[in-house]
Amino acid sequence: MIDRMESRYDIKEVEARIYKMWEESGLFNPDVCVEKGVTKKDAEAFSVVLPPPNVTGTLHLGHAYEDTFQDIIVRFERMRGKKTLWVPGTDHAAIATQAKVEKELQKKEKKSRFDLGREEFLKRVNAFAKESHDTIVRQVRRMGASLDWSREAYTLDEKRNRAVVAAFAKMHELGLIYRGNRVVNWDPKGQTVISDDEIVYEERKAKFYTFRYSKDFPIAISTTRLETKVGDTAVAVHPSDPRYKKFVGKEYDVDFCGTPLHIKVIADEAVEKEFGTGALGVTPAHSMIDWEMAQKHKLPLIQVIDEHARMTIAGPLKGMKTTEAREWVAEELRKRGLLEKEEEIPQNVSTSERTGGIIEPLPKLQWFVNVDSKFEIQNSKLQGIKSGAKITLKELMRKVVESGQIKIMPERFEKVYLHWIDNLRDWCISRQIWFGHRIPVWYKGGEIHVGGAPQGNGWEEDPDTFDTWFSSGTWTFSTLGWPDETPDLKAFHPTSFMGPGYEILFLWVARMILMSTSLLGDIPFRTVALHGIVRDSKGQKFSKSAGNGIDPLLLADQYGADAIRMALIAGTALGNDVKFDEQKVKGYRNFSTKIWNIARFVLLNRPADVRGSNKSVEADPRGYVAALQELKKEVTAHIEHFEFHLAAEKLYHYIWHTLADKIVEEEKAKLKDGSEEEKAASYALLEHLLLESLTMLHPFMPFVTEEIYGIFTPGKMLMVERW
RNA sequence: GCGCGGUUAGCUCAGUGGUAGAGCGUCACAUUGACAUUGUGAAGGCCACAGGUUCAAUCCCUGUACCGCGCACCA
Repeated sequence: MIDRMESRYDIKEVEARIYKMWEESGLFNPDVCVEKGVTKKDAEAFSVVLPPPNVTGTLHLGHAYEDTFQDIIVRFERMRGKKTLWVPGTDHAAIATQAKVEKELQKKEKKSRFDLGREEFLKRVNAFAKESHDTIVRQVRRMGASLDWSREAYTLDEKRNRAVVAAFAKMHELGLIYRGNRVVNWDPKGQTVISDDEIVYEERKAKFYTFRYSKDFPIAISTTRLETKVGDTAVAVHPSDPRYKKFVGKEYDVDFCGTPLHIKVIADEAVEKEFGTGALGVTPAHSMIDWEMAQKHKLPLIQVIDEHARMTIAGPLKGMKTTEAREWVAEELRKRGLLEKEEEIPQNVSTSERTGGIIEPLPKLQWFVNVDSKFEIQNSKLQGIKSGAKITLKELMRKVVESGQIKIMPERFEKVYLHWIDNLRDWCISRQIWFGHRIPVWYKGGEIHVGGAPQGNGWEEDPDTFDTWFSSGTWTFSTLGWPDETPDLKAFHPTSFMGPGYEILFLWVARMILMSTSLLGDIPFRTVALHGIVRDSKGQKFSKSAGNGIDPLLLADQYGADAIRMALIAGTALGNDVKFDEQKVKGYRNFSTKIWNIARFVLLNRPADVRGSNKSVEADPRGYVAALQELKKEVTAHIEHFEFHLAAEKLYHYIWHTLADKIVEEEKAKLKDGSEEEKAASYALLEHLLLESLTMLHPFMPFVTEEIYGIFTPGKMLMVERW
């Protein structure tokens, strides 16, 4: 029996020791819990897969928040006796990681990845990823996350590669994946294609030119991208526009600044009458919209820009950068008296989320996921969708949310999600970067082999890699053993809960739904609770360039992981951003100290003989025990509804202002001057209230609660005590 | 253009159909043997604005303003 507590709560020492104890106990692993009799064999499963942090080397409070957010529900359910699994892992984050290493390489050695070559470059990236991984995993542990490390996964490891290959092959077989030559988002800086969702729009000022191709061309058009106009094959007008009706269907041969063009005038609903001159020069090879229009009207396509954003058209423009070419064309039009107007307009420029490169739409042969064609769903476990039913991916993704099989919280994000589906185009999944899963396709002459490496000679492997979100889309089931029918997959999929940030609703959450429903015929998770972004005290996003980064590890050493957890959770409603304030962390550090001292006081008054003294608890003359039970009901309900902030605040308030300020103060007199019997009764009551409070607080502040609980009840572990 | 949030004490934010809450900060007093202090108490808000529904609205509905965000457009 421990009968003494240090006067100071040594946060750093305790938190390190406690986490080690938890980990060594093996009880983060549900199988061990069952083995040791902590969890019943037939207990209900509760499973969560950690949104894998990118191995890009940066740690921030966002991770700390996300870890805490999940750990609360995981610890809560574990204490409720469920067979609870939380799977850890990291994300290779293909383009993000590669871009980071390329940047360093350029800065330090003035070399590009092409200077190093594929093999050597990948060595560097993998080394960097390994280092980042180790740092990240250390941080996740430091925050107290009760993850089953024996099941740790990496989106680029052997097992996940099997899943990715199987996923691709299966989707290909189902007709959901095709290879096509389409206009895609080309990032000249990263030298790769990216998907629509990896684009970030930046508002800039741009010159808006109004001009004619030539003197005798009847319609003036407007554009910000003059240089692309050498690739025009049509002019589009609105079908009901009286100004241009008479020209529709006519074709013209013009000399546009030395380039001969054959222009057809077409009518299309997509044209806005009020914008510019109401007529639009159609450049099928270098605009997504124009390309779609060209498909519809069967227009030819002329590529005039290459992968380095340089002009390829014969003549004086050849080899010029697009920006130079724009100037050149403008000057030429001025000379010829064809430039009718120049104005400044605000324009949204598409840039690559990861490299910052300005996107150049280009026609390229790429792999796509078809979201609009019907396919035959297999092994459906989805409500209202039978196996063999014909359905599109869009419909699938929509249905599982609309029917409530997947609950998105807060609810407002359901609308955002559905709106995204409405605007969704086919998903381009091939990338020209080197870091990532290789596309499992081989070519020989006209033959194509999909899946594992083919037999025989002469096959050439596709050089491209996958969009990182294709592999992380399999995360809920690839971490549980898919494509094999493993016991884990059977026991823990669909997962119960997923807790990512709202900023990856489309990029990741939607893709998990897409892949799980189409490949497994099942939902990936029952509830997805989206949390907000952690910002600095001024509301700025944390970023390297802003120099406002805070290292959670340093903060944890100073105030404790418990305090950080509370500071992030308390006062933060689900889905709202957090403004991070160190003062708040300090406040919850004081709360740790307060709890420590309540415990210390109670312990100091422990009678020599504690037997038979809990009559005071049963009698409960002042209703303190009942009131605590009432609080427990409320806290339980709050956690069940993901109102962690309310639960945390109520517990804080109770422990400090009721237990400490009121009840402990009341008992002081009895403990000092009462009879032996009164002293024992008083102690029993306080101990009961304290331990019960610790139990409830444990999911929020696991370290200090575990430490104190262990002092009062040696040999027991609060983490697996019953809620 | 379409859509989604927000607007509550000096600051950061909770919250509810019945005339408002927390933390921090401020002020006063007390306290140095559970407490890196802590305790007791106080000041401080026409809950953005205008209509409506209701016996009753900060909370529901409509509109306005400002702030933030997403999507689309961006020729």
